[in-house]
Amino acid sequence: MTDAGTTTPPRRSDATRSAILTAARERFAADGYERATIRAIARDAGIDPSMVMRYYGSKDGLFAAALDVDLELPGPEGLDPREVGEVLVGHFLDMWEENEALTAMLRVGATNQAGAERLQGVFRDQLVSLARQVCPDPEQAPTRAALVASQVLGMALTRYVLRLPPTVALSREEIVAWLGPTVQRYLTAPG
Amino acid sequence: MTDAGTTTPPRRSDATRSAILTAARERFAADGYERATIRAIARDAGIDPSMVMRYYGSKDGLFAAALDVDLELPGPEGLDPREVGEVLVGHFLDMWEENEALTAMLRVGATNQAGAERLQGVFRDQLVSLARQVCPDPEQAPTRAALVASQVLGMALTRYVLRLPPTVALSREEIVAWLGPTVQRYLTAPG
DNA sequence: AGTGTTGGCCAACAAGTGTTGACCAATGGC
DNA sequence: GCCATTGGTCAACACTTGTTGGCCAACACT
Repeated sequence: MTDAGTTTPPRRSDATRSAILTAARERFAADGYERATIRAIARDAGIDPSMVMRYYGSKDGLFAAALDVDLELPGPEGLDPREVGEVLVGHFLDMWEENEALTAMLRVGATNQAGAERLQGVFRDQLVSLARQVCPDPEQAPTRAALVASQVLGMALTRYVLRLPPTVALSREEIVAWLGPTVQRYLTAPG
Repeated sequence: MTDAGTTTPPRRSDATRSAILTAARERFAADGYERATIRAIARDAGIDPSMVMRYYGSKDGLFAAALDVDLELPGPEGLDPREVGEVLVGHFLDMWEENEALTAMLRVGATNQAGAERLQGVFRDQLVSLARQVCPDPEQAPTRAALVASQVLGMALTRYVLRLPPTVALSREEIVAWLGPTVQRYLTAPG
């Protein structure tokens, strides 16, 4: 999060820059790529649209900068293979609730090629390596990770994007209880 | 499909009308709502953009007309509650492969309110009534139908929209074998 | 103090959008 | 053969979009 070392000198405009990123995440999450206009983002951030261009080059550049997501998946330590399903589902729910960049990526990924690839990248890199640690045959890790993604993204889609009332009404615990065993099976059941 | 009865007199322009609908479904499925322009749809259909307006009133009207989907879920007869999961997953895969309107609805639903509501309607009306027939407590039918939707839509999302390579590589049989038991459990497991 | 750099706003551009209305050509009933 | 209806094109309107360049004020350094 904070600057660690000599990577970037602090600029006077950092406040504006991060205001733009925050507004961009909100707009992308709420409206998707096409309908999240630079003008609207700039208005939310309280500055002129041309500033967005100066700082991020283009709308694509802004998108790339705004949606840098780390799933923060648990490492090998503290990962009990027998309850990885429930832990994972709970973790994803937390991520989604607190980080609107994930909803933004999902919404944008549905219509925008760059968004789809970014979503692919996040789940491929971070989920597959976890799957490799817990599934019986490491060869199957990509397939099993994809199955997990289908269920987790499906829940995110119906709950945070489509807002199907019954999925919105479910509590965190209920979702974990329902999806946990599914994810558990996708990851650890003999292939 | 075909005209049954005296509902609508056949018009000379029926060929054009259905050409427009076909092109619209393709474009909506491929590009989503905003990027599927009326001009592009008209070009695909080989006519002038203004015809689209004349026949369907507006872009919203075209969208509504193009995406009228019947899931064709099996009725109470021929529905063995013990294998409803696998049957349902197979059925959804067939629907998705042959009907691009479903992919269109999914893509549009991610960014467009009307699309989201339409998707909600389709799954609510058609899936819930099926759930009511097989789940132990009819009171829970909406919740169970929503869980099924989360898994089925999640697979459709990763396979037909995001095109995650491992999900694309799976065969119909593999998907049925993996998702079938999940859907079965969401529908019939004691609550 | 003076000067270069940075942060910011304003006005405009070119392109593309949904939508409209005027106009033409073919059809079909009388 | 005449004429109303239908199927279709063309050109334009009003608007929004991403993007650009010119200009001004505040700062930082010497």
